[in-house]
Amino acid sequence: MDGRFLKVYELLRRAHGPRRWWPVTPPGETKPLYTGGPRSDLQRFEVAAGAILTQNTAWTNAARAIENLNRLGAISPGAIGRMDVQSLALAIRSAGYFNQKAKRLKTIAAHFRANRKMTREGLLALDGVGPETADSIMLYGFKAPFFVVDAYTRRLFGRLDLVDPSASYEEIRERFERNLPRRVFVYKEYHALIVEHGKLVCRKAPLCEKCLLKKLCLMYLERKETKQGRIG
DNA sequence: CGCCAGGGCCTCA
DNA sequence: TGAGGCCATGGC
Repeated sequence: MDGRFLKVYELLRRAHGPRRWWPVTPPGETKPLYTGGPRSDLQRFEVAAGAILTQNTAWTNAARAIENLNRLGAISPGAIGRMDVQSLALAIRSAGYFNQKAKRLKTIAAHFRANRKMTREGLLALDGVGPETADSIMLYGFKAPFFVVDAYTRRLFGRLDLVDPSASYEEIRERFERNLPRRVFVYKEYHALIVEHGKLVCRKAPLCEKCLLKKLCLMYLERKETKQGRIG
């Protein structure tokens, strides 16, 4: 096991604290909150719907769509099944790609109605559910130990030189899973920490001076040497 | 204004 | 199998 993966986790925890991702709507309310995860079938479905809605989209835009659905009493497999695609698309407009996502919500709602147990394979077979969406649903909705890999993960761990950013999704996921304790809590927090760090620090234009990982970071060390004129 | 956000699918080579 | 186009709103 490569201990650097756990080391980075601990440093990110120190930098950003517990994330408590994924937010879900408490009973009787309309706004998703950081409650530490879903506690009912309805909230598990909400995680799945949110995973679709946030595809390539800022969470605030997806959250607004979820609030709209909540106000319509529509975050359930049955209610989404009964709604026509047009009004569904209208309700989730803020999430972007609303025509695609309305269909995808219909598809996943039907899957929830038809299946008692969720599996990664079953989700991946659905139109509009790729590996990241499937793993997000399995991990955050159903406490299954799949590590979620996204664009932030590739960028950060590519810069750290712990992952080949051009590798396949499955390769990267397995690399994380081989090098971490197989704990749902760790997977959940770690992915959320990577996202937070990607947004605040390891941006496309990175803020290396703020970064607690810089001593471990190939990119930072290379830049430093370049500045000192020892390269090039 | 331009850029980009916690992807996935399709097409074409 | 991989690069590029497409889907779309909202925040900065």
